[in-house]
Amino acid sequence: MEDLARIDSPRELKPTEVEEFRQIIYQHYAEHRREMPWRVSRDPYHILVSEIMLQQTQVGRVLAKYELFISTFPDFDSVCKAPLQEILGVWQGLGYNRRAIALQKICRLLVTEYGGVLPSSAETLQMFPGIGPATAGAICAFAFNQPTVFIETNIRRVFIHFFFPNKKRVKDKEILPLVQQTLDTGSPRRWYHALMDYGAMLKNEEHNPNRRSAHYNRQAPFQGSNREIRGLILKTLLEKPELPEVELIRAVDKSPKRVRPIIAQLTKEGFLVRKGDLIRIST
DNA sequence: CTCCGGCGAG
DNA sequence: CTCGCGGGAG
Repeated sequence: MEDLARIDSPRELKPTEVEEFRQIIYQHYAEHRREMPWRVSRDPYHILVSEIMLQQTQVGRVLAKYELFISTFPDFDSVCKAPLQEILGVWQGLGYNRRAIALQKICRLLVTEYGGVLPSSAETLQMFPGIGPATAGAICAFAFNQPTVFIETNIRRVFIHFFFPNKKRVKDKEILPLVQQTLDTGSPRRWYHALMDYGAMLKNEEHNPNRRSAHYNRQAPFQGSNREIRGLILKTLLEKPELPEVELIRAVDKSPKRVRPIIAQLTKEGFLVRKGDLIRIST
């Protein structure tokens, strides 16, 4: 019993360790902090859009799309009213297109069920589609300056680098208590920005510490994948909004056996609708 | 080839 | 738990 408790007991840092760690992170931040429009804003809508866009997507790529998206859809209400077609149009190039669907669903839920106000509790935020622990925590920290505890890829990299220098298969459950202990509760927003900037810097080092994460997983090649075909289908329909299935398949230029199930899947996910033999993007 | 300020389904 | 999901820069 006592042994079990000891095995699972989280690592405890000394106050001096915490101080030195914060010092390193904040010093790097003072010299190399990254500027981003969504970091300046405190509008919950801006933060929401940026956090959804930043899921598994590099900052540079988001920078290129964020301004266009915000100026095209300036608030929750404009996203609600916009046809999915238009949202996907702006989203083109960001990838993981179902995030665009999730974002619209979130905005519609906010307007219809929450009076158009983004909730400030991480628990509530996680009930929305496309918002998990990382995005909920980030929104709480960045939009509401709350001392929430969360992990994303940059944060994970920093903690593995500093506190698990030789360990492999490091679990997030081991990291979380350290995030908790080192958190600058006085200014969570600034702290997490600093932490993530440090992590982004570490990425450019020789060996990526995240490969020692227990959750690390190599992804399948994109070329020849279903994802590639999904992308082609959407791209085609964004140019020609309504197409018979046969022509859509021809435009994608892959075997019908391959493409048809993907069209069915995209329909199931809410990207596409059928009207007779015509296929188009949902409204 | 690598991975990106993750999430959801099975 | 594992796997699919975009697309492009490095």
